Amino acid sequence: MKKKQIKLKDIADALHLSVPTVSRALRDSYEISQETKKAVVELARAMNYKPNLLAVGLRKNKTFKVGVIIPSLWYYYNSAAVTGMEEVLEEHGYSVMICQSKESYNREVIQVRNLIDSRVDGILVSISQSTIKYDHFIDAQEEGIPVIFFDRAPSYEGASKVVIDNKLAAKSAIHHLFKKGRKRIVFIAGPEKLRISKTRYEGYLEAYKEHGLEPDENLIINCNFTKNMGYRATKSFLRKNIDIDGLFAINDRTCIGAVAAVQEAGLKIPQDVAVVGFNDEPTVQYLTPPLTTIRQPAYEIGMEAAKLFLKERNADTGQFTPTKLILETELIVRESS
Amino acid sequence: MKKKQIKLKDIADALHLSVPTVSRALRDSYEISQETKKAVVELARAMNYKPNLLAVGLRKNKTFKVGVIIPSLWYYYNSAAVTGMEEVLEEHGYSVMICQSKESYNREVIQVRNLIDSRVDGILVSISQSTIKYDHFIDAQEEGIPVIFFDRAPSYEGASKVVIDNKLAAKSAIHHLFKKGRKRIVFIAGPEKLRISKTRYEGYLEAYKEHGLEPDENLIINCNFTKNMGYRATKSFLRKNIDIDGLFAINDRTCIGAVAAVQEAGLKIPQDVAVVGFNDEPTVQYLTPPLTTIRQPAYEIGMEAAKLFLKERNADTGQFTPTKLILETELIVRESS
DNA sequence: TATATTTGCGTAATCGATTACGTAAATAGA
DNA sequence: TCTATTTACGTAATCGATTACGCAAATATA
Repeated sequence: MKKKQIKLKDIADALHLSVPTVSRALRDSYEISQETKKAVVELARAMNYKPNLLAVGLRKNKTFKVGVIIPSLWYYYNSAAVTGMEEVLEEHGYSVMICQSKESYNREVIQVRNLIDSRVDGILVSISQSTIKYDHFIDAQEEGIPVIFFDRAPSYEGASKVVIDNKLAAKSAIHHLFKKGRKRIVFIAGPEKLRISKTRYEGYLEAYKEHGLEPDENLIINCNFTKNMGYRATKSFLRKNIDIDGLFAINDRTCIGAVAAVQEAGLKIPQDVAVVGFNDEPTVQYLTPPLTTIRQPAYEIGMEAAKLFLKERNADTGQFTPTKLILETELIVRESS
Repeated sequence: MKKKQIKLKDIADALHLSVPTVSRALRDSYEISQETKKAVVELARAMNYKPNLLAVGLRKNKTFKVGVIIPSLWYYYNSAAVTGMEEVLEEHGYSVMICQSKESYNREVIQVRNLIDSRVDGILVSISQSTIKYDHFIDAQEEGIPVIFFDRAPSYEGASKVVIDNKLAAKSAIHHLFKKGRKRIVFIAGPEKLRISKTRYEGYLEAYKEHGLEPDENLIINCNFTKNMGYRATKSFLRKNIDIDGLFAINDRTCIGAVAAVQEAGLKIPQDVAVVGFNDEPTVQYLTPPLTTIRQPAYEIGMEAAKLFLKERNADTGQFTPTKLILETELIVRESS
């Protein structure tokens, strides 16, 4: 039943050659005669020889594997980014190891550690909500493994990043709502610690300033990244009977929950409350009403992050300067605003 | 800058011991004295020693990595299944390598090949739409790598599977619609070749038979697994002006597209057309109207598949009998029906 | 006291590939 | 014709760990 994996020795024995000769023949070394190469290559094909990647990796200290750490596969833009990376990396012979941090700093640390021990050639990360220390990434870099941040990047400046301009994106959403005549815009912010959350909040504030209005702190809701939290937080907010006419949520999931809460309260969207989400997840155009939202080029972010890795994989770790790429977002206007 | 990875030899040299002694001490072998063990373990901690997993894997012929192949991360139930697997496998020290076949047979073959070459300890697969040959899986099994199918399993009987009873699930949906007084139920089937598509169709037919009604072949729409295809296929179907009062779609995404088409045609849901989807994706409860659908225990499917792997990883390949697990689905009734 | 056994460790071989180095035979140059 | 250089391999070392085996010293048994 159990067929043995063919190894170089099997080919060598069959052709009365030595193992290194076979190895060199397969890699088309100049030291090997044409006839020998031909014989080896043909037999290797016939026997369906495939190199043991563990042995190759051990010897060459290169595995052609890249680790990707994302908060969760549930997030549409995370999956999209991963898919973009694969697109680029596969072409260069790399395969991708995906890890979910599930927004846990501890898991993230363990995963980075495991990727290092597995000797991946690079690590691409979108950090978890709870990540505040970056030692694990520095460890990886010190082992000579390039680290690239994408989407959620830390303040740490020692590594390249691919991000969007969160402040600008938030501003564009708020200005859009101003244009629709809204002035009292609820902002459903994400988890307070998260950087993108803060930055989008800054955008919110700046937009108010630019428009000559005073922002009202009572309009800010902090909650987690889930529909349910969005629903509950909005529900309890609405009970306070604060006057509102617009709503901007840090992401579409939270927004969906918020919309449900608003509608349950008898308010009409967009007539009473105009709503803008973030991410343009696939289903939001089919909601009632279809959601206005900010499209983030997740797939492209993934591709760019992968390209940065390809650039940095051979860089001399001594004097390399991290790159920071900022990709553009797009406001998709639909009927909710 | 580049700190060297600590290896056994570094510890051995520092303590004037041999490499095997250090190795044994770390694995708590009975052949090593207590004092030596203590010294080794402490120094290993202090130096932050981590074994090179490539070397360990090569020597032990065991990598503690499991390959998972899914059609796409976009599919909610695929991500859910993967998450369930990780839950189980992590506890046993395995990490997971995720590959997306993107519904391509060729990609699937390459990925299986790559997983074999990477010497994973097992492969868990949900096959692609276009997979009709199973030689690549048989190859893996012949190399001694257990293969477990989940969700989408082939007819091939030589491996264990974890699936749902697609026929029964479809029947329950149709009977539910009958109970609501519907008789002319459109079935939006998936790709014709796909097994789950056929099986759900059988369920559709059987339900009709059990209810004493004659199914109408004109009510069947074959199309791909995407919103857009669901939308377009339904749109062109509705142009034929065939009389309908119910709709059952092979999955929620297709269903969302179909619902959009139905609503655009001026038909009311559920009054004119009662609708049932499949999968209970997270957003469908927020559609207008919220979608009735069949919940598939994707997370549990993943967990069970992982458990089967754990059971089979040490089995004697000679006389092992494949297991077939069938998990229960649940009809979630909402306002669309 | 003499032999048997255990304890604790080292040496050598191994996993499957790659690379440094050596060398006989074939060819080239003087 | 004799030396210099290629050509085309083979041998040995290496990557970092694990395992088989051997062996001296310490302890136990007779």
